[in-house]
Amino acid sequence: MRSPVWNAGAVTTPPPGLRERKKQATREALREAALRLAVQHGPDDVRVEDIAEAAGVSPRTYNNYFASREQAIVSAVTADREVRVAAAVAARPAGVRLADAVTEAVVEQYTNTGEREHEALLLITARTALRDAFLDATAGIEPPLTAVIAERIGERIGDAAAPTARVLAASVAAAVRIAVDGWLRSPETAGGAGSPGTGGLVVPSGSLSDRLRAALAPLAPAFDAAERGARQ
Amino acid sequence: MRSPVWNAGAVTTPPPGLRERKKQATREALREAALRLAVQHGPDDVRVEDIAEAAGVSPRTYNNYFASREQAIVSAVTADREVRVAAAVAARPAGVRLADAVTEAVVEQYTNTGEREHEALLLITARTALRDAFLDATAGIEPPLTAVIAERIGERIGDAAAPTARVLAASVAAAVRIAVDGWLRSPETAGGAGSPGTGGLVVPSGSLSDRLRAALAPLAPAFDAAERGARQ
DNA sequence: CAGGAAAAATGCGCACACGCAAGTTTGCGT
DNA sequence: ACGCAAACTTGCGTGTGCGCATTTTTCCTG
Repeated sequence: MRSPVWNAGAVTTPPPGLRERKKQATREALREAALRLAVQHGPDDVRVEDIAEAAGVSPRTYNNYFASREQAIVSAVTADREVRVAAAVAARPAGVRLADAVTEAVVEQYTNTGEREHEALLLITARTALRDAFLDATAGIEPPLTAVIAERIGERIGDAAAPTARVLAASVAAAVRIAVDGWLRSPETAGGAGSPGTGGLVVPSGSLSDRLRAALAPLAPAFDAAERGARQ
Repeated sequence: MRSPVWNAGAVTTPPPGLRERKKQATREALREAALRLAVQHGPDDVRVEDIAEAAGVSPRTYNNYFASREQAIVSAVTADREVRVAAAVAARPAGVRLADAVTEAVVEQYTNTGEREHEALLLITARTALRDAFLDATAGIEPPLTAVIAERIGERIGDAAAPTARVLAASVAAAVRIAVDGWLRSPETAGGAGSPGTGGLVVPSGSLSDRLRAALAPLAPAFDAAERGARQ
């Protein structure tokens, strides 16, 4: 029912397909239900049975979409951040440094968070299991990033003998993970006040961009070299 | 209150305390039991109850050491590969390029495998769950690698504002993961013969070093820059 | 439009991971 | 040597992840 943004950067989907649409609707219903119930009753007081019931599917079907309960909750926040980062990189003009394009795209996508994200992040920070799942989700940006980087440096993606794009993408994912990890552990992020309705910006996101830039900076020379090698 | 720092990068425990020794013995007993039973009866036909019984502990205690069944089996192979890589890096003379030191250390530790490792790898390649657990285990080299890299480039490890060492270590781990992943998927590695007792060298390890070097090569410029920055 | 193949949803069952609250062992201080 | 405190082990109970077989839904083709 919403925007077809899940198409960005890929070569798939000539027709949308009715079946896939319903599948995606179910997935989003599970996502939203998981997050809503987690915020409402607390992360530990929500069972998969509740989430499945709220989404109108059987508990068994729920596990066909998400491998863990934490994954579903976190998925509501990370959602299509993965493809957005890759799309943001592809949107940059071809003239700029690849390292800069990637850095700016990552910072842009990780700092432009909606109001609902902050509420969810407050929840995620509390429980360790959710925090780990959230950090693991950063690895999801690797495949689309690999594709866009490979195109930039002129590398065939399937070639196992030329893993430069994959390595760079994985390194970016690792750097982002480190930055976010440090940010979540920082004292500024440790806020109490779980009461909903207060609104307001509880989580300061100011230092996140700094952490992201600091974590991505060491990789810049590797990007420069890869880009230089592509030009030759 | 004893020494909080767990001998990062140094050798192992001359007088470590009697308790820790027993703990490590239990861990190794679980490791060996898990691997032995997995090879003997097949990976799917071994329950945690069997492993715990073979190691002489309760099933609940088993879960105090390993979070999953696959982790225990894989742990028998990965064991202390983590500290060995870091130690191998530290063993290189200070004159050589850091990138070369890391690359050679990784290749050295991942290709020098005993006879028992091959038998285990044959088992791991078969089942997807074990393969994933094995790949996830490569992330374990990150902490010790971070320590040794931080020392080389003169960075304080706890400083969140200077995450260069952590990022580089994580990138190396990611590169290794990619290399091993590609190696395990390669047709040479895909050996049939599920029947135990046949033995013999089915898995050729020749191309693994090539894959490792190819995956680590793109990161070399990042290491050079970090090392150059440390000199100034 | 009918029929069949492919894919997804569902029900069932089993083993597993882990929190909790005991009981047991180890180490340390006086 | 004695006893206390911390660390480790263990039993129990619950929710969960997932393989397998069956039923229902979607899609394609003659």
